[in-house]
Amino acid sequence: MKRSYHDLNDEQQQAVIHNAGPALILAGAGSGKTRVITYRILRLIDELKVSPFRILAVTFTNKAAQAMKDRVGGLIGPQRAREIFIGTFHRLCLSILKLHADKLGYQPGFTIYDDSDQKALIKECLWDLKWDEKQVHPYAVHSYISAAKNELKNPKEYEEVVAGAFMERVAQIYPRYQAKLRENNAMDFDDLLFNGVLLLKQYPDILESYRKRFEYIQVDEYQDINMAQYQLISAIAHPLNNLYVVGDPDQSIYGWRGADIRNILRFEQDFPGAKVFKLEQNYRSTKSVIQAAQAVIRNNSQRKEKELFSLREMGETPTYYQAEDDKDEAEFVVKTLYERLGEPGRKFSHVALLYRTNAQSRVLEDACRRHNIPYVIVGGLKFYDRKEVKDLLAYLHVLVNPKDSVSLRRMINVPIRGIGGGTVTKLEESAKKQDITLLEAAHQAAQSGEFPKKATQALLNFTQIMEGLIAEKDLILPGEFVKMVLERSGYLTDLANDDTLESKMRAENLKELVNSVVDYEKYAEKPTLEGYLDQVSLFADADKLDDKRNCVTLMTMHNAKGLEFPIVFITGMEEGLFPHNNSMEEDSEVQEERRLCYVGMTRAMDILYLTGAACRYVYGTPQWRAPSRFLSEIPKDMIQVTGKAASIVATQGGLYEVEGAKKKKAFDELKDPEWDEEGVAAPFALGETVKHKKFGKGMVISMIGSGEDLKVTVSFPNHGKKQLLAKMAHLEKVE
DNA sequence: CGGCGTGCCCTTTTT
DNA sequence: GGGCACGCCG
Repeated sequence: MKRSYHDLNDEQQQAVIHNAGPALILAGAGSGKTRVITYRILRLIDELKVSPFRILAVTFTNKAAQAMKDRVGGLIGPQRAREIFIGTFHRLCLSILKLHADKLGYQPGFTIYDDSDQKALIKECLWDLKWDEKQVHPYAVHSYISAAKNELKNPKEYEEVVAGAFMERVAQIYPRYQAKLRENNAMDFDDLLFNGVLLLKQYPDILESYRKRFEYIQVDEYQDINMAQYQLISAIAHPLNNLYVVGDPDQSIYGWRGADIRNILRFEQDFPGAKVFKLEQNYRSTKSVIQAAQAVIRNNSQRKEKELFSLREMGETPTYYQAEDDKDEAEFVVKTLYERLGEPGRKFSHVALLYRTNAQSRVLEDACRRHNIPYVIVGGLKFYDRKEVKDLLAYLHVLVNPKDSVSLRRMINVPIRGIGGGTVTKLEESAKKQDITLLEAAHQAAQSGEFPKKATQALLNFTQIMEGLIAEKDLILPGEFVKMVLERSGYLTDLANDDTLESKMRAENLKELVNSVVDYEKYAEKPTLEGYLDQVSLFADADKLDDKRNCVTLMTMHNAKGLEFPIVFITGMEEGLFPHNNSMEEDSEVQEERRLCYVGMTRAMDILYLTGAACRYVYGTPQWRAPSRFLSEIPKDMIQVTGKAASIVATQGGLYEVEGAKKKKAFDELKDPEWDEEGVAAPFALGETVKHKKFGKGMVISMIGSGEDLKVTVSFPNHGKKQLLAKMAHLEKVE
């Protein structure tokens, strides 16, 4: 039977009926790209008689993968849908590596190290090298190593591209870090991709088997692909090149993670004969929203020409509100939100509060709590990052992979059982000397009694607990087993003894963790502890989003990609925050920020608010900043401007006034006694002209701090921008 | 060994 | 504002 795809528009149909060979679908925000991929898969199976087993669909998040599974399942039935490999890049690589880990010198039960594990290992390297971690930041080192891996450079190859002092240091750490990962039978996130590609390169027969298996490949969010991911996909796709990629260059926002927008821009060169389809009709948003978003993104030079349009009604013109400070901003958001919820049919779950940095969530969260608004935060401190959860997971990791010394060190004295830092150091030395695992060394020391009596007893106690658990591990279901770990480790008892609200919450979280294991058992084909840990390691916070709960959603704009909400607030529209200070030097970075702004704006279906504060507390000090340049890129008739604060909008060329905004002379009049008891008055207004003895007249651009520490950034016509300590600079006001 | 106070520096975004 | 490393004391 020939299916007619009558619920697709023309351009979507064209894209769906593409048969074989490479295809690039340039899909604008809200143009129905998930739908196109889903129908494409359906068509492959129904009409081209492709076996579901031969289809691969790769996404960036588990959530996107799950959504695709559900939709395909709805069309062809869950049974057949299960045969399709739909998953993230990391999941795909993991499944390859699990089968062939031994070929790269790993054991199948290898642990996947998360951020904090990775940092711990880097610190060990620094310790070995006797380098000060205050001078060589572990975080920075890791991001360099991560970048190297994403470009598929091993330590040797990395040495060849070293440029500068810091990279030289990284080049010394990188091989040590890799050696340690190996000792611990562990891989980090980037290794999953790196080793996946490595394996396929080194073993043509394995590559061949995947080429045979995956005849048709679909890739979602192709604009965010990095070098490793590109190599992986093109290796498997070759030589048939039945590669169907969907993406939007305007939504490429992961450059900092190695994503290379050029991959999508040069797709046609990479895969000659590629068909290109454009989806330009947006179904999601009103005309007003699309217009404003287009007005912003139009300012990017690095684009593939594409003009998004909406056939929906004009709708409400987006609003910009300039608040006095971050608390006022949060109050505005919450009050407005309440007003809008008074409209018929509105629910809390219709609303998203978006921001650039996770730190911004706190003020918004406080405001929600104050006004009894139910909310969920996506990102920030994740469930699996909580101390108690990580502690329990560390037990599980060690039990599955006894070589995992990072986890062992974490849990060996949790709860406190008298195995202190000194003892652990001695154990490490002994383990190193004999080339055995930490756990084995602990066992040995407990038996031999070479340590002080107290320590020996503690070690004996500990190793007995672990042995007992190891004996049970494969005999009972993971859920039962995790409960057993909680009891035998003494973790629950320890929490129960401490009768505080905090420990009660911790106990709750641990119960929740047990629930998640039981949950996993239910749908896993063959539930194992190892399988559970793999799943947790690849879990992203965005995955937990579900719309069943009627809550307002708080998250970063990065996390919001792919989602939609009737009402969207984008907060923190300020120079220095959005675009972020760290991304203002390079034009390409500003362009990525602008794309992020575009992503944020196009999440809105009906109503869009942009808000910013004239004064914001960062690290506990007040900062005065001008409104985001992105606001100034929206033509005046496309945005309604309101606010309490100084009505100044920044442009690349300087500052200009917003029409219609309420003007105020000085910031010290702006204090709202209700919320800003301890608020700090600003001695200058942004845009105000001041005089400096040496530099002459200039305009105030921004201010940081207060009192003695107040620093004022002034733009002087002849001397450029200067940051001056107000105490020293003796700036005079000029009328 | 472990608890607790002090001071520092920081996060921009995440699979 | 807050997490984390370090140092002091019981």
